[in-house]
Amino acid sequence: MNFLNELNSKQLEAVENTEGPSLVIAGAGSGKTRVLTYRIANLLAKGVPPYSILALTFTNKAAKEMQKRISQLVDYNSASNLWMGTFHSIFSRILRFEANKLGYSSNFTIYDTQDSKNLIRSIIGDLKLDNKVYKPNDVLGRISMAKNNLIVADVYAQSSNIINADKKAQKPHIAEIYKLYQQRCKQCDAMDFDDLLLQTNILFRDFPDVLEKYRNKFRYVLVDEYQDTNYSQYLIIKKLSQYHRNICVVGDDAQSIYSFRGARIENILNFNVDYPESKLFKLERNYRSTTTIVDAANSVIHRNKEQIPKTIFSENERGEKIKILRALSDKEEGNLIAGEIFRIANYEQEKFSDFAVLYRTNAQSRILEESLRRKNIPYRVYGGLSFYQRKEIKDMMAYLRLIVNNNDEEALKRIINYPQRKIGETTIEKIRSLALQKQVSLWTVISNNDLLSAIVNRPTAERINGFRALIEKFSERVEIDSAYDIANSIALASGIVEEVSNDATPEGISRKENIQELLNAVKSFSETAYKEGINDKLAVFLEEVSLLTDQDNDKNADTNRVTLMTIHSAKGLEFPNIIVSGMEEELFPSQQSSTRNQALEEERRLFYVALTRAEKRVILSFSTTRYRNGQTMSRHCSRFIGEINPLYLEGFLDPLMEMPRREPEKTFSYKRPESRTVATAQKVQDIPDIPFANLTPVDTDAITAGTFIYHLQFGSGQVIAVEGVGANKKAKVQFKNGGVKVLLLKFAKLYK
DNA sequence: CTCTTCCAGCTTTTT
DNA sequence: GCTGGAAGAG
Repeated sequence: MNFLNELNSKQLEAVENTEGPSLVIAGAGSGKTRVLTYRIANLLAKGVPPYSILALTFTNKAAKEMQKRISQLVDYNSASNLWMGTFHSIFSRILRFEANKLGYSSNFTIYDTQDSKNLIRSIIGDLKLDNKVYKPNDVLGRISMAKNNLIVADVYAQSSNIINADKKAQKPHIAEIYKLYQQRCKQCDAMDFDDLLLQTNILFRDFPDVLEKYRNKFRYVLVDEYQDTNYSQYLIIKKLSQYHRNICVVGDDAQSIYSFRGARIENILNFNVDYPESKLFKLERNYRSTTTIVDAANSVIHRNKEQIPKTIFSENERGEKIKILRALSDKEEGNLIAGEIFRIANYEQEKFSDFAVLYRTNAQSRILEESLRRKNIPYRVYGGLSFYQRKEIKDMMAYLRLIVNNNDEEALKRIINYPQRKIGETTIEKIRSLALQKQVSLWTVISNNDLLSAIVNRPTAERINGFRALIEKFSERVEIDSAYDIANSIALASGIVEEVSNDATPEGISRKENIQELLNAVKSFSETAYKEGINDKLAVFLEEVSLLTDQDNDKNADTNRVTLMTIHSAKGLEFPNIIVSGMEEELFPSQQSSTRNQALEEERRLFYVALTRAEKRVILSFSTTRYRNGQTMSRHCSRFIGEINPLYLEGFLDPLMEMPRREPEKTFSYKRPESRTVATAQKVQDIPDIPFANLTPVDTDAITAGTFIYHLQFGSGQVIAVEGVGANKKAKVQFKNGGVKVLLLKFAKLYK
């Protein structure tokens, strides 16, 4: 295994310990992907068959990258037979295989967020609820949260906590909406993104033999970005590895920035509770950034209380200090940034592609784009409206979806009258209400002439029949013809191509090009599939595309352009020069998070992610005024700038920056965690940090005054008093973060 | 049934 | 400042 030479000792350990549970804490830039790829290559080299290795990532991009790197280390065949992909793609593959057990067909549709919202909107209408009170977005959020925590509709309705919370929010009917939503999804033979994980859990719960099969199949399980897993994902992994216990998770708690999507940082903090025999590997050497950047980032992240103790260090050169740009308006901020990029690019001979401008919200990109354009600096913007979210693409996709799955209600509603067939709102409502009453799908209604003639007049029925016949004709061919044949013919037969061709405006031309591009994508899919001897049918194409995001097929990726993106989407990437714009209070940290400590810590981790994307140079910018939601507002510099040890900032801080006031002990003091002293009494600062790796659940009987404990939410603390007995036993705890809490031991999960 | 205008919303978002 | 749904007019 000569490739093992290319690893440092810590990485090597993590790569070689292939048996049993391993937790790899990989700091920013510490070679996380390297460890994962070499570990897999090592398994393959030891003779583990590729199909028994399951490697889960969060993005297609990460999966592709790993696949590429592994195939450079081992033979192509081994690399391509690995089960490697995103949670969603791997488990939708398994679900398609087992779909009939759960009452779905193997051609089930995957609803995107828009589909889900539309369906929820129509259910809110059916229930005669006010959609100003029940905002589809919020309702979907509640349902999604429930699903990610494996709370199905019935359980939701029975959980008094949840129901009370909904009542308190003046939305007592969410449980009902959830139930109907789930029924309707099933009737449409559709799963939303969260279902892909929830239904996998249900599959494994209700069909032990199926679980057994996959347990035996996947002898080695690897998970990337483990700090971003939600409960649903956590449980799938746990079930799969319960017996062989060859599970390796890799992550960094300091980069957990997706809690708003249900990610649970506890999953990584608790790994050794589920796997007490697990080995811990900490990768603390950063290879990416200068020492200045790493130390500056440390000085920020060490302010967080919730974290696994570690100190990332760099042995690279010291590098430049962090520069701060102060502007008087958002426009000027853009100009200053463009000017800096221009200056550095010329003066230091850097390429434009060596720069990324990051921001907290997508809305900030516009002004930056204008400034870059004015200076003729080429750029590309990540995020925003993706290719597959464009109207014309969604229309075409709706045709393809309906052809594969006639019961797909959202697809049908979208295109039954596009291009116009004189089948309007009223008619669709009639069909919908009959379908609802008969508990069948819309398609069932429109393909039954008796039902149809009862609700609409003769000419309307004719028009609907025309549409039905069109779709049917193609549905009959899905198992025979290739995806491309069908897509190409329906584009013409549906009238979509004609429709967009009639529009000579630039937008119309662009729409036509987009449709052409989609057809090209189908073509290339069909051709590749044909060449590799795998299924080239439309259903497979849809499966692939529904789990794709824009970043996955970025055509400008290797051109010389400045990158503009949110900090969230920058995670996992690196650039020589990073510019973080909009370093202002109420923007970053965002307004909503500035009061809640947990949310603030997440924002701080986000800032940490931003800083650690940089290899050589970091520039932070802010403006004292900003145009926002229609008006110019006065702004303050972000507290995060003040949290960087000024040692690493260029020049002296301008007093005009008006730093927000902070409590004196927090100001600019940065100590490595090891240097914190452990001593005698119950002074807050004397409570030791309990290394998370050694945590074990504490026996409630063993708790007495003076016991040092660890609480997942509040951190380290010391019991100062105990009261009550048995189930009522309570402990008064002084936490290191300064708070005192009385905890009912029956419920509080304490560790020591 | 269709077209236009009006109005509310608005953090991040790997799938 | 932009988008997408709702509502009103023809």
